Amino acid sequence: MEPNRDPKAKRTGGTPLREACLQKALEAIRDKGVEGLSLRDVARRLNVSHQAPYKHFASKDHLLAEVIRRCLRDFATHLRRSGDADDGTHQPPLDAMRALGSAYLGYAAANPLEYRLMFMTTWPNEARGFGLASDSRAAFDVLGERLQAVRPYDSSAERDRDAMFVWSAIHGIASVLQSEAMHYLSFSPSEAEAAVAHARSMIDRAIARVSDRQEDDQ
Amino acid sequence: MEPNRDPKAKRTGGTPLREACLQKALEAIRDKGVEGLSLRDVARRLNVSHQAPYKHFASKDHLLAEVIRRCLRDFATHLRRSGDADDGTHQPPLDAMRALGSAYLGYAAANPLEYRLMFMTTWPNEARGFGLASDSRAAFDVLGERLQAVRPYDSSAERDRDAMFVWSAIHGIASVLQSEAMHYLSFSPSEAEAAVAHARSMIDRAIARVSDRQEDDQ
DNA sequence: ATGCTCTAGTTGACACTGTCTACCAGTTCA
DNA sequence: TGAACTGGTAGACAGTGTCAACTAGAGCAT
Repeated sequence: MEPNRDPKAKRTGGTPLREACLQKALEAIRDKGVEGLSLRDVARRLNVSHQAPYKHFASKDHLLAEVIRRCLRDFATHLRRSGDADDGTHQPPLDAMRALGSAYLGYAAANPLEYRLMFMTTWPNEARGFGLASDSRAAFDVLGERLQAVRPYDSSAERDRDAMFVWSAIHGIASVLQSEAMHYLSFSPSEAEAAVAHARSMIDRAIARVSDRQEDDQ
Repeated sequence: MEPNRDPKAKRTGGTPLREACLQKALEAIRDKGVEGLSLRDVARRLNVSHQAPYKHFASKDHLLAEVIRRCLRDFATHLRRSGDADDGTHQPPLDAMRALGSAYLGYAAANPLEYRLMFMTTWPNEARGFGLASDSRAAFDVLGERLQAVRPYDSSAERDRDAMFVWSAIHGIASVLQSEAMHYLSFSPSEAEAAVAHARSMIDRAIARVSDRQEDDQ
């Protein structure tokens, strides 16, 4: 039972068609939006019968959940990479913290589609208990590590509280930018840029206060 | 052309069936989610032919846009009401500001469905140029007024910058709560509550700094 | 070799969707 | 009276997710 899969396929991370489905699904979403995603369309793009994808995904939502998972992992490694300078050395903690914020907003700006999928889409029910939670946790943990470097926390709960504030504040900015709210609220591009810079400086000051707290402790 | 509509219907805000559609649509979304919304289902709930709603909405997306607009208006008045104390008198500016934050989070907590519709759903294309922008602006303006009371700004641009920070920070919190991220990140309920309180106190301090800035100026 | 079983495809059907067209009963009004 | 418009109906069409049945081929035990 369960004969060995093609090892060549395994090296690239899965069955060829399965991978192709995930890729074309992302393309399809890019073209017609999440709600416009259709399994049959994906199949059509691959010149394959409308039922072929079902051999690799139990349902449309399972496919979507997998797409989101990939995004989360990509996002997490993107965040983690931001800590290192180009030459591979590490930056001072506060700089690394700022870099993380930039990486977050930069990813959201460069990959709006993926960002929306991860954080502004109601995850399909299949996401629950399907491992998506741990993948999003991985991204959050990067933030926790950086904060820990800024100021060694006594308890992880205390650190997570700070992390959650930074996370939600940055997410708020990214989310407002994503939603075109700036446009709806008739901010000009330069005003929008100024508003983002302003908000970031507010967060920076909050983090600086956290860092000061550490020095006070010592 | 355009004969007078039934004045009785006008008093209640529109054609009966039109209003009923909007109400049942919200129910349907509550039952099966936004993506599960179906015009035919709405019609079925009203014991009416599957084409009847088309006499009042050009398309499913037009209906959805109208539902969202109602939510935005309801939300804006909810925010605005939060300024007044029970006896109708006005609170001091900083208290009114805090009350606004509570009202925002309170609405999101009490009406998660509506909140998601307004701020975590990709608005249908019909929303553009359909007036939705001005409705969301109305909600944002409440925040601007409160800030103005805390500290008279020289320029509206400067005030809007502060407003955008508070807005995005509060939205970040609400949005994180909505997305069940707390659960995914395995925060216990009490930890989550503490995290929210922590984040709000960070915002409060930022606003207090704004208020101090005013006193420095004088 | 001969089957057996499992995999990854196929085609066909079903119920359901949004939306187009055509039809019809009233009401308003010239 | 009759034309125009309003708010409703029924039917058809293409497109969807998904179930069921089928098939070509690979791997393996006998």
